[in-house]
Amino acid sequence: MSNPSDEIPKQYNPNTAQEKWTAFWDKKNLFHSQPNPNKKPFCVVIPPPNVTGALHMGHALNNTLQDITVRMKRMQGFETLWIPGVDHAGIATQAVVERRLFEEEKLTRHDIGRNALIQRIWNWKEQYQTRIISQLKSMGCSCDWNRTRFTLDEMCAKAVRYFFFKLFEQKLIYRGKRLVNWDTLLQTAVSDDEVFHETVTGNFWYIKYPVIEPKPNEPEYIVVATTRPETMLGDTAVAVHPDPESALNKVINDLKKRLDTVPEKEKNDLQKELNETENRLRSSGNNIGNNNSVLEHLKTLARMAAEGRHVMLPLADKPIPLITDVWAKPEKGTGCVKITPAHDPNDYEVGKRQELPVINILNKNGTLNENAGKYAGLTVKKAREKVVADLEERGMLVSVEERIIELAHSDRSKTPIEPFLNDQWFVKMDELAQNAIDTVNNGEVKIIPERYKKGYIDWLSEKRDWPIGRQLWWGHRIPIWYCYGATEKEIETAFAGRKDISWQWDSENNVWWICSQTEDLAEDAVPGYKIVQEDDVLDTWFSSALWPHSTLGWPEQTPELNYYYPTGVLITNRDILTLWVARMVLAGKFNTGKKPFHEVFIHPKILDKYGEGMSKSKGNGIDPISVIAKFGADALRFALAYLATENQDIRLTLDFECPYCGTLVEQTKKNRTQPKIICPKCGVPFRTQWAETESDKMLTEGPMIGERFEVARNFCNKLWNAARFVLLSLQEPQTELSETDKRKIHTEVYFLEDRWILSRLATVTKNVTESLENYCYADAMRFLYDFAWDEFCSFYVEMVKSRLVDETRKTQAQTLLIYVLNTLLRLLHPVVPFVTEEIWQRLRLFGNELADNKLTNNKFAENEFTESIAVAPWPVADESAVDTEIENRFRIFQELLRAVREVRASRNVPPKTEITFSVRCNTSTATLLKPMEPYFLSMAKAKATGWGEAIKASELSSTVPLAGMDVYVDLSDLIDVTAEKAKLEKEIARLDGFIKSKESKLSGDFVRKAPATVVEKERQLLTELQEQRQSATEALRKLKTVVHG
RNA sequence: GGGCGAUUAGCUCAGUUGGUUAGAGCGUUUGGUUUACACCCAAAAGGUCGGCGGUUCGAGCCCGUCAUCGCCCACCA
Repeated sequence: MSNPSDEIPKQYNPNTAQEKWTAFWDKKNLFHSQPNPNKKPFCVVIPPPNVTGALHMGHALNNTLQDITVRMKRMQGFETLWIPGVDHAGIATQAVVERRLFEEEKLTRHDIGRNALIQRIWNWKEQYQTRIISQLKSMGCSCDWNRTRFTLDEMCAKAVRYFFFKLFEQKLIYRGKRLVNWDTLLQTAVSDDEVFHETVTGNFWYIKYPVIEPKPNEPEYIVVATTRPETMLGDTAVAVHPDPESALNKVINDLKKRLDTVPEKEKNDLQKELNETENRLRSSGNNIGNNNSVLEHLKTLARMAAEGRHVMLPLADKPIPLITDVWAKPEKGTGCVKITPAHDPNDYEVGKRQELPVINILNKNGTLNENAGKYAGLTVKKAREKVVADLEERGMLVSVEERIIELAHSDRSKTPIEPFLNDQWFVKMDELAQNAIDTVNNGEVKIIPERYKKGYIDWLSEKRDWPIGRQLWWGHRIPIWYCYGATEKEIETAFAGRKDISWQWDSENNVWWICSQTEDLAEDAVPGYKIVQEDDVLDTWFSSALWPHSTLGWPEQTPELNYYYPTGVLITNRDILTLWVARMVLAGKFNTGKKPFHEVFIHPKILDKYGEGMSKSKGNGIDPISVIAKFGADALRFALAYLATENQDIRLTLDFECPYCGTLVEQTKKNRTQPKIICPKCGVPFRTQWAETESDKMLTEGPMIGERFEVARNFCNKLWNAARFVLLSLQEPQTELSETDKRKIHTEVYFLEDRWILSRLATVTKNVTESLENYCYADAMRFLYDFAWDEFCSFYVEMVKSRLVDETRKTQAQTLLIYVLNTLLRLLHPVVPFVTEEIWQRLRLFGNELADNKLTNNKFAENEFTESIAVAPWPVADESAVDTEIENRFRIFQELLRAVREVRASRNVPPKTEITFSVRCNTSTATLLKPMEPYFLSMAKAKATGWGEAIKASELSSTVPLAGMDVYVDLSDLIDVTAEKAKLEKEIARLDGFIKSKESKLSGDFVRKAPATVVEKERQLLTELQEQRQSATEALRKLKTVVHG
């Protein structure tokens, strides 16, 4: 056998391990799964990342957690399938590609046309899908890569068509004119969920609308206020509340009521609001144009409206009706409101109620159209300026106020949203939503943590119809064909016997909608008519809603669908709980009749050092690859899992490291998007993940460094070295044991440390399994970290060292080392797959040999070393090994060891100097500790000279009083009496405080009311404390004798 | 306006059903190349658990309230 000590480097090298084992797993096809009737299925579908760009740390967390669960389930014997894939992310991807097209070539999509643009998006998609998949592989994700899906591929497209067709047939799809959020840059509607609000400073313009032919005592004009004056060109009415008096009184009463219950600090504002509202009953207002009270004024207007009077719309110079509608709030603004049905959602509702004309003044590109008269062709911004100027010139502008407004922006293009009237396809949500609500309410789908349930239910409860059309080119085209002019008979004849064709009459537009389930219809599909397909594509979520079943082959009843569906758990982050998760539940139920998954686990969000979420647009998203490059994939995974606690978002501080001189370059808001950074110390530029140009790409990349990853990297290295130790110790020439010895080992009472480590291992196995099964990843990591480092390495391995040089005790030590390490590796494998595989493969050789040759009867020698740790059985806790008594005893040993070490450290005893100590304790403790003497020698270079009740301190010793025992460390000439005294006095003071609090506790109601066991525990503690105090006092007295005697 | 979460050591965070005078890592200080590991070992210092009040024999934990921060949803002529 070769000597492998040279072959095992002192530092774990993640790069070679990653490369080697990724290829190995791939070659062995370990992550490929297919239905297996002999095993239980466990399936996870990846939340498909958008192909808009590369993955960042948020994805790294998401996929790490998935992989941990998936790998554990696989080891637990489930037939485990993790389906990877990416999302076409319609609007987002098209936006990115269009933006780039414009930036680089100054071209718009209309310049290059539909086909060319789509071709470019496909190229983009190919590039990023490749990048994303390679990122996932680098992270060690154990997906079944043969089953990689794309939301726009044939399999998904088929599912989309079937879903749409099914909805259409059941009359759950309709088309109607709706006010949509219009993105003027991308020229598409976006859903409410794709809109964010940003605070901007705007203005509030007060505008006069002259009353036509005012009668005596009637105002000559009405003042309305608006933040968007240009929309007045589309005004079709001015509204006032039908009964301003009672409306106003109601508001006042409500305010008064609230004033009584509201917290003190809010009272001021509320009182102010109340005063202002009450003023409307009395004094004359500022902007209403006469001296009546606001209320009188509004009452007059309401009466005028009832008479059917009109006002003149300035600039457009046309009369519009004065109407009454409850939407006009008498307590707000001037009490009158202009109605622009085509450009304001509320006004649109008013318009429908009052049957007002709807005048659209906008073009799709955000300029004004011919309805805006002379303002046609101007952008909204320009038009606004001109409208205001013209109003002022004509004396129609009363006043302007500055005002902070929350302006809606498109999440995709970051430009302001214009409410825009457009034809739109919708899905009726009523029943679908209710079904999805019930599924969660009745516990069929469990949301973890539970607090997220509320958001899910609330959102669905609104049952707002789902606008599914997008005026884009990238996506699933809506499978509807329009047919004008044909009779139903003609259509029926054209599609006779076709179950995959369905049609409906659109009475609003006098057109037939023909929906086709599978094939695209030809222009002449209805003889004598030319049919045209709808241009719009479907909302991205329409296809991702099907993800769990479409990826398994639905609508076909594939073996996969029957076997793996419903999937096990969906692991995702909270922002898409409604957009995606809710829709998956409703679509899954609708299509398959079954829920898509049993559980949903929502994990925390990754924030940057400023506490901001990572996003592509902010540029603070960090590529996990740049962390892997520096610390390795295992470190990345371990760190992320360690931070994945239940309710705290994860703040990650990451900085650049100069690849040349190692200088830390702090990441700032400024430099975080730069393609290259010049090292402030050595002056050499290095590239970042944002490098685009060829020259930047030529530079060496500066890795991202962060404390959490360093800790995790160190942990991996610690594990590596523990394994290195075990491997090297297995190299020691081994003596054949006699049959007697083998039997002896088998039946021998294990050493205390053996029984201790086995007890701890059993507990840790149980804890880790439970934690992971409940998605408490951080807990599991803590259990593993603490056990591996503090218990296995710092104690067990250290203690075993002295046994390894003793032929008669060696084999058992080796056996247990390999057993514990084997188990630990398997527990760690889901989170750090590479380093555990690397060790596993090295250990395998010896493990099997040890089992074969030495200890075939010993259960701890029965380590199974499968061909890969990825398919090794998940450890099962040996409950019989849990021994609290042993653990308590071991704790005494640890305490004692620490006491001796502390004395050494505080007295600056040179490391090579051997010291002696003795311990006063009862007989059973003495019996327990006596065999541990070698460990004190090896671990604290301290020789025990005596144990038992009769032990007394020597004059020149340092006394450490512990619970139930006193440690006397002999110091002779090293003793510093003054320091020793000070130490004891401090200890006595501490004990005094402690004792005092216990005494007062035990003299109060505590004894009477607290449970007996708790009281007993406190009593015992008090006794111990008093004993310790006694010992300390005694030691102090003795010291004084030394000095004075 | 509605909802959710957070506030614990210099920093980043744990802390189970309420039960010893609250833990870890990093950083700091001291001492160390003890044949796995300096990405290491041994040890130390460091906290009135955001403030106030309450419930309780007992509160970091439960209740109320105030303060600060973050996130989500909704709305504002």
